[in-house]
Amino acid sequence: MADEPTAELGELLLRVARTQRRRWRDALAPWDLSPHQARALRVVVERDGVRLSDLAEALHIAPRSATEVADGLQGRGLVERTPDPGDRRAVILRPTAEGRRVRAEVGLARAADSAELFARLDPGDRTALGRILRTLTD
Amino acid sequence: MADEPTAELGELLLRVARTQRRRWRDALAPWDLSPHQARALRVVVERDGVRLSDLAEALHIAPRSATEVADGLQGRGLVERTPDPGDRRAVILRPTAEGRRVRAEVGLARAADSAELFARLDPGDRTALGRILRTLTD
DNA sequence: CTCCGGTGCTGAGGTTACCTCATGATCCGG
DNA sequence: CCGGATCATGAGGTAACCTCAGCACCGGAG
Repeated sequence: MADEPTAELGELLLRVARTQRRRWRDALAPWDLSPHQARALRVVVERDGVRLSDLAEALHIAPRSATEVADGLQGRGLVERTPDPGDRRAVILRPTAEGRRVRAEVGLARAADSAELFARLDPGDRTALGRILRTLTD
Repeated sequence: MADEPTAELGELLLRVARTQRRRWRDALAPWDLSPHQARALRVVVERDGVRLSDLAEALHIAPRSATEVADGLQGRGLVERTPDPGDRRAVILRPTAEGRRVRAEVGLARAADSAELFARLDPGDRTALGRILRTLTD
């Protein structure tokens, strides 16, 4: 077998990821959420309340931009701003009941979409892919 | 080993791709090119002249936006606008000598970066990864 | 040839998602 | 209790997209 050219590997990887991201964006359409907002909602729900500055760090954006993401989610009634009892400067973002519900639905949709994408791989390949990708992340 | 959960596979894939994109963006810094501009330059050089509308299609952006990308590259002296001899409405984007040179350098840098990223895989895994990713793109 | 519905590029102007910098409130170590 | 850090946010900027309208031009029908 010829040596796999790494440049092409990189290209393939980006291409598959691109497809996946596009699929995800489309899957998110019913809730009118951007991928970024969905990601933020996920963080808020999973940690069950986050400081704005921590959310910024989790999303790798500037603190000021986290304010805007929070505005968007709050405008949709998915999160609410509450004061931090231990620090009156801080704002804690908490999921609303609706926020939790949407997050759960989105999670299911995402899982279904992922399953569909990887269905064309046989179990062995899925295992191998997982192992290889894990090797590439550390 | 337990069945590889597809949701996690999807996450891993996006994560590796994210790392790769970040690396690529950093590798591009010396030329002060955005990933998008580099991609456009590559198309122009490889086809040795492209209509703006064809460039738009290749980059999956609106025709109007291709004009802007072209402006950026032209401003850096990497491409030039020439009339299409067969259709006076059209503009053909051609690489300049500098454009070809930069494209070649960027290509080398990209290849080197890719090689570095995938160096931690043994040849067998690289082959497997290529095969699996190809399965996922069609 | 003349007309006329498409095509190709771009000016004008809008949106989105980021950013930096400045400000006021608050926190906390000394 | 004071001065430097930290927190969220207002103000304002930028990059990369978009749509819409307009003008030049194309190519086939009559």
